[in-house]
Amino acid sequence: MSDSPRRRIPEAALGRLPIYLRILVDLGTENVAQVSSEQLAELAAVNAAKVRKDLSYLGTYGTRGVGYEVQFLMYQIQRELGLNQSWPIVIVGAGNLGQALANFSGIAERGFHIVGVVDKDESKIGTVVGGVRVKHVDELASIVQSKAVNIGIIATPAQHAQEAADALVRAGVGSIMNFAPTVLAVPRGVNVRKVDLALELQILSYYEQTRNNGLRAVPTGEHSDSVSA
Amino acid sequence: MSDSPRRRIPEAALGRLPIYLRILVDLGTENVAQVSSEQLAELAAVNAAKVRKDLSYLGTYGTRGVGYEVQFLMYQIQRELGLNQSWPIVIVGAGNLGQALANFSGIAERGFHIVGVVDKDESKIGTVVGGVRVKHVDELASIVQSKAVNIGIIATPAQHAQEAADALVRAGVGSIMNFAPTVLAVPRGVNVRKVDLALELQILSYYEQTRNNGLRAVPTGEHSDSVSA
DNA sequence: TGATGTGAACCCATTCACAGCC
DNA sequence: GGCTGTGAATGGGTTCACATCA
Repeated sequence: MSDSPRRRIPEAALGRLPIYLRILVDLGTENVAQVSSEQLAELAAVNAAKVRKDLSYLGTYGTRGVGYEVQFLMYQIQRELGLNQSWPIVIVGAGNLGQALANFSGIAERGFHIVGVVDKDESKIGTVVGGVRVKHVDELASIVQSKAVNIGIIATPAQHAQEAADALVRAGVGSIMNFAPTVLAVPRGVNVRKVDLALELQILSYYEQTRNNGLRAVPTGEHSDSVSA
Repeated sequence: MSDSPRRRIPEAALGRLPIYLRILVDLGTENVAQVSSEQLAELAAVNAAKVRKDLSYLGTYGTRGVGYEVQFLMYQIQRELGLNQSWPIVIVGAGNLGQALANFSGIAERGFHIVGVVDKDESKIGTVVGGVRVKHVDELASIVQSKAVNIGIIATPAQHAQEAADALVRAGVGSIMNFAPTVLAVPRGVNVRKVDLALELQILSYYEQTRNNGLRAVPTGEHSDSVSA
C-alpha cells in the first residue's frame, strides 16, 4: 500500500467520489488550496468519517494535521475514475430524451463525448442532434467499432429498450446507461446503470404521502430517522 | 383503510417497489393473473427472498403455495406509494432538460402532471412547454399555492440550482428532484433526490477502466494482484 | 496541536432456511 | 407439494474513537 493502492472500491464509496470531485473542482476554481475532511463533508452533506474512509480507498493522499491538497486530490479521483481519458459514447434513440442528452453540456464537459446517435425511425435519420448526424441502428456495430465505443446510452421507449441493449452488447459495448424504465437482461460482465425518472418521482410520492399522514419521521419522535440524501 | 400495516418501509426496499410495480403492470396487460416471487425476481433481476421480504413490508398479500395476485398486488403497491392520487409538479428551468422533462410521457402516465414551468430568462417566458406556459420564477410561490404542489423539479444550470431549491422550499414544496449536479442545502424535513447524469457516467467510466485492466471482479478466481498503471 | 487513517462496534440490508399455510 | 412469510445468520456500509504522524 505504498504507491499504487488499487484495490476494488466499494460500490457505496464509488458512488460518492464524483460528488467529492465536483466539489473539489469548484474549490479549485475558487483557488482554495487545502480542504479538511470536515469541510468536504459539510459541502457533500455527509459526515467526516465517511469522507475519510472513502478517500482512504484511493490511497493515503491526505496530510495529518492539515487536510487534503485540493488539486492533488482532484487529480487522484479523476485518475481513479478513469476521467483522464476521453470516453466516446453512443446514444440509441433520438427522441425527446436522446436529443436532450446529446445536447447536454454536462456530458461533454467531463471527458465524455457523443460520437454517434442512432434510431430506427427513418424520419429521424439524417437529422443532426448534438453535433452528429443520426444514423440507422443497423450501423451501430460499425460506429462502436470504428470509434472504439465502450459506453452506450439507451434513450428509447420502453418497448424497444431490450433490443437496444441487445444491439449494444452485440456491437461490443461493455457498459450501458439505461434511461428506459425496463429492467434489462444482459450477459454477465456487462455493466448497467439505470436512471428512472418515474421511479424517483414515485419515491418522492411515498415520502410526501407519509409526510402528510404525519408518519414522516420527525426529530421529535422516538423513531428518529432522516430521509434526505 | 384500517387494515393497514403501515410501518415505515426501509429505504432499499422502497427503491425496488416501483420496479415490481412496473413489472406487475406489464403482466397485467398480458392478462397474467398470478405471479410467484420466483418469477417476479427473475423479471426484476433480483433474488426471490428479497422480493418476498420487500413485499412483506406492505402486508401479507400473497397466498402460500400459490403466489401473488397480480392486480391486487399492483393496487397495494400503488396505494402504498401514494400513486392513487394525482401529484401536481412544478419544474424550475425551461432549458433543454426542463423541456424534455415537461414533454416526457413517462411522467404524465403515472399520475404526475406538470402544472407549472418557471424560468428566469425573459426570452423563455411565455413560450409553451409541455402544454403549459412558462412563467417567471417570481410566480413560483403563487403557482405552488394555487395548485397545491408538493413536488418540484430542478432543471436549472448548476450555478442556479441552490437558489431554485431555496425558492421551492420558500414556496412550500416538500420534496425536490434535483437534476443539477449540485449538492443542495435544504432544511431538515425536505426530501431531495438527486439524479446526476455525469455522476452515473463517471461510475461507468470506472467500471470500464477497471474492466480493461482486468481488475473487474469476475466470479472465477481471485486476481487481486498489482497491475501497474 | 490538529486532522488523517483505520480497527472495532454498530446498524442496515441481503440471504438463508424452514415453519406455516394453502 | 409448493410457495409465502419471517426469524436467524451473514455481509456490507457507516460511525465511533483513538493511535498516528506532520
